[in-house]
Amino acid sequence: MFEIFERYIKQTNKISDEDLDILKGRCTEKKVRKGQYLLNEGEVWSLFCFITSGCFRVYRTDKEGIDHTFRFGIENWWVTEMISYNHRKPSDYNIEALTASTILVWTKKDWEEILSLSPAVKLFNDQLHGRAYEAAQRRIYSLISKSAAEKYFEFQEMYPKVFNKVPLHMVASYLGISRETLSRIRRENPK
Amino acid sequence: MFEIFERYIKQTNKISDEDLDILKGRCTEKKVRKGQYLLNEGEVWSLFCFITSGCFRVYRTDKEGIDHTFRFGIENWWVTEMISYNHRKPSDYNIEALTASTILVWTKKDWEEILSLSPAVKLFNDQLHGRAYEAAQRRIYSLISKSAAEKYFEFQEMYPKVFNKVPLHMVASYLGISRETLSRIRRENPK
DNA sequence: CGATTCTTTGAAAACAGTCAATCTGTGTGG
DNA sequence: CCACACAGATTGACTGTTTTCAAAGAATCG
Repeated sequence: MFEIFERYIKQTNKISDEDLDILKGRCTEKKVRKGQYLLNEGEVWSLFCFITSGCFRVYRTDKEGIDHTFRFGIENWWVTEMISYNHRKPSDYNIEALTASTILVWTKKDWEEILSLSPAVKLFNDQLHGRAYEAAQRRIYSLISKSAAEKYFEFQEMYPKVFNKVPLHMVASYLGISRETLSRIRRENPK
Repeated sequence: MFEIFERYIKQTNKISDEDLDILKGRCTEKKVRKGQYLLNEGEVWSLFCFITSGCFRVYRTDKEGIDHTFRFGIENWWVTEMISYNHRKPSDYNIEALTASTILVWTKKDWEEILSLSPAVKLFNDQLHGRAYEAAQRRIYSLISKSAAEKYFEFQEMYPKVFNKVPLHMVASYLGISRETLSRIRRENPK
């Protein structure tokens, strides 16, 4: 499975064979069954996980018991919860495998060690976080400026692979609308 | 004005006198009048700006001509637009001074040089971006899970200083609700 | 003071959420 | 293979929230 990661990282960054060895030497491969949780609310998240296959969702449950999807993850994405990771405090979020999946896992300790050993990986890591912030910025703009229907079509277009993998009621919760509203948007815009 | 920045950065990070000299030597102080723009839509943003006094807003105008406030900035905050900054491409955003303000300005070139010269500043910079991402994560959660009234009270409590400085219709546009709705929330919850 | 910006208000319309029920497809166990 | 359970998706009727539009009050600034 490491080859998938190798191909992924080489798409955007120059990484030496030594650096790849460092990365490979400290990660473990993990198979996750459908419905299994990588993180449960209340636990501290201290991993760096790269998805080589499958699908995850990061969500939070409010006081009324309603789920709100913070993000999805599919192959060639990372799945993390950075608030808990950064502050070593119990997370408000859950991370659930929506399908059987395989991931590469680095512990926080190992990952930080790698960052201190390899400037190239450190650069990659910085760019990764930069892109994550940019995605958050774009999503915030959509959430404050667009209607339910506009958000739906944007999501479908921006993340077609995710869209085709996850149940619609989770898309609704990602967009901040009810599943019924999403269903009606679909009815009024067939195909 | 540099003393304000010095006090700010020393609150959270150990910074040597040499590093402070590097920072000081490459920044310029700038006074901005009320209503003046640091960035206009279509321009490339290539600065790193620390606010020593005053108040800014970063917003975007949609096709219907409606403003959407991406964020505010007051003293001891940074004001940036990272998508344009990272990719050196024309920004979709505007940055406007809501009051007369003073800022410390580093060019992107200088800032990157500083980061390469000083590991301590690099660490500070990484932490800064980490906190920005965390704030974005929290905001996304509010936007997808909370009602207009809940978002309003949360904003008031979380950013009281900002709340007391900016017009209500900009708060509304930050929260993704209309100014009339915000006005009614206030009427129904006096004091 | 006059102009401008900001805030509030009322009435109507549009939009989205809730509740309860039904429909659909999938997979499991007998 | 069928019956059943279950999760997901849809529907209708209703309710509630939010927006829109138009207008009028406040507040602020030169």
